[in-house]
Amino acid sequence: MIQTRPTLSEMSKALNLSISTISKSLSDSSEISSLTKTRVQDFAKECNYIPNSLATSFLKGYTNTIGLVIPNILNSFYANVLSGIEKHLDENGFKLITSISNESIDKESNSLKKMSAGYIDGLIICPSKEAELKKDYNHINSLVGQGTPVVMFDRICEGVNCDKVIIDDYKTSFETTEHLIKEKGCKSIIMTSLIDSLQHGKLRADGFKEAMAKHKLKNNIIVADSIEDLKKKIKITLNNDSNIDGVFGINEQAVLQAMHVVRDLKVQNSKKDIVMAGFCNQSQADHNPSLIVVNQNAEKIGIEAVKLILKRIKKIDKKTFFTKIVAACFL
Amino acid sequence: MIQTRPTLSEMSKALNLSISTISKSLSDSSEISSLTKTRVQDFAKECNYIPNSLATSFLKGYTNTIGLVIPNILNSFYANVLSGIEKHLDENGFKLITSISNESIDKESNSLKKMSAGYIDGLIICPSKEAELKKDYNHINSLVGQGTPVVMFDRICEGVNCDKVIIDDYKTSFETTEHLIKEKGCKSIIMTSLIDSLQHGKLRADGFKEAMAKHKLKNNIIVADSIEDLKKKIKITLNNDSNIDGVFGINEQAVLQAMHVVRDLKVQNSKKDIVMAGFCNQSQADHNPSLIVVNQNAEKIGIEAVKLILKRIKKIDKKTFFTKIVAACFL
DNA sequence: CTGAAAGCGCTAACAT
DNA sequence: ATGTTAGCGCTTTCAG
Repeated sequence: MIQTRPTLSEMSKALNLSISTISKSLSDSSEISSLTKTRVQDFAKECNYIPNSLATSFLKGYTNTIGLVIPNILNSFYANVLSGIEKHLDENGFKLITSISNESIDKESNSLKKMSAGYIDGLIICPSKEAELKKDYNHINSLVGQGTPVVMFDRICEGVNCDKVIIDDYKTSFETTEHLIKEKGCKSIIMTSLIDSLQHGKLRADGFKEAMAKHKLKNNIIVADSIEDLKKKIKITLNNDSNIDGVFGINEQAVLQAMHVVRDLKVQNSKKDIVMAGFCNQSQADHNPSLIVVNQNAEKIGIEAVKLILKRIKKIDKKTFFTKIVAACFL
Repeated sequence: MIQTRPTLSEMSKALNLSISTISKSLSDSSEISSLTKTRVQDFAKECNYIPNSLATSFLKGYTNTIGLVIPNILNSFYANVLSGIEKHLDENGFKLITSISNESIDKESNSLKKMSAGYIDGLIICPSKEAELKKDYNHINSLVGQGTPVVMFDRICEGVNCDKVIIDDYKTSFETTEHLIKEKGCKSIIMTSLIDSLQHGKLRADGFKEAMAKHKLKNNIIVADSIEDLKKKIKITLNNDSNIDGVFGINEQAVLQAMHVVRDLKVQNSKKDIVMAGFCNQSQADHNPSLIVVNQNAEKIGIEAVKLILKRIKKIDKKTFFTKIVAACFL
């Protein structure tokens, strides 16, 4: 009887067979007689043999593991992306190593270092704000340079040669704004944003501006760096201008804060309805059924990222990179 | 010049030194002359040498990786736990492999299989509902049997020999109920629950009942299996009994649904205020500032789980297991 | 101070 | 049908 985790070598001694016979038997090779095979398989089961996958990975040079780096898991968008990624990876027999950068380039960079060097077959990453602002992608490029397949999503950038998955921020924002104007009859819409410094924040703002311009409406954009500041600004704006009939928040907190302000106003002086729309998670709509949710298809983004990386892992040769644009939709 | 990822062997040839000299130089061994060391280190940097950590892990028998299995990442409680775990693991140089069971015992069991067998040094798990209901913990016990350190949190069970982290459900529930009675002056409180079949659901209900009994108040408990069903029941109860002055939800959705019903009532017939309290995430309070949030200290739970598992990894010898009880608090 | 060699557990090409 | 052997990249005795 064998203690702890048995190895092929131990079992070979116990059964008086060579290691390779054991190995082949366990993989059900046709080279081995069925008599021996069952003998070995039974014995392996008996002593709870579990192959050391680390040894196999080392030998074969891949781990069936994908690394994921996201800025924040408490944001439901990233939680949904993670959920999609995990599920799709699992279905393909892959494991997932996760790191949360908390928007710090140092944490991000360290994670990449720990993950690379053999542990992961590929990386899916949404770069931290800090990296995006400083346009510092050396840590990512270093992985790319080593030949590790990389897929970037959500916040993407030029200057990294890899596959990418994004939503069409400009178009989605444009269409949502038009929806407010044409379907909901809004004439005076304010847009709120906490992400004006980020690339996709700019695209969403552009979409809003263009839609307003197309319909000859004056746009009114409220941006801020902190939640409190934004809330204060929204309050002032709404109090000063009673014509406002629509609010379009282009990130989750910008939607939520606007919603709170509007609700407070409504309670205080039973103001007429203001139409609300914004980029946020479906679950937020539970709190305010009239909210028009711009669904970013987070899970789909995750799944597309997995598809791209698995394709890339299978054939590393291709040297042209692909950007998948996932359509957003409002519900 | 060396292509792709250089190995010790390749560098040894290039520098005309033995592999072991290279290895020792890179680990700054005192056996090697400082001249040789700098020569080797410089060359390694030049050709972007990155040690193959898979090889080291294989050799040493550990990976500095912890596995995490949670039922759902879209629930903010688990997202917070994950956040705490990831952060604390990272600070200790560990990586994190994450799997989402989606409450399925099969998914959970498969994940454990993939993770074990060398890839992880330890496992942190919150078992799926299915496992808890069927009291089927064979898959977890099989890991324990292999000698892998395991820490269970939130939903725990007898019958698995491992360290555990829980919050004191009974006490927290009791104290919150007393708070509603003594501080908020509630006399007729309803408790709402979607987790009546789970162990911690029962404990929370018990705490509620006991507190009500202690103050000679009649308890009124609403349980359901689906969100819709629960909402319907709450609505009926509140409509039929205008004396109700408090609601205590013992899980996140039970709090939220009650909140929606109460809000709707308030809008319709400006009913007097009902005090709301419940187990849910702080962020929910943003939607209703008067909500008394029972904070489960999710991040703390994660950190404690990491502390326990790291301790266990360092000395596997101890055979007595520890249950850490994290105090919850209401804000 | 430097080098040779064994070995972690496994697979696969190559004997027998 | 079974066995022998080399080797994945690295660390670590043990010898020189």
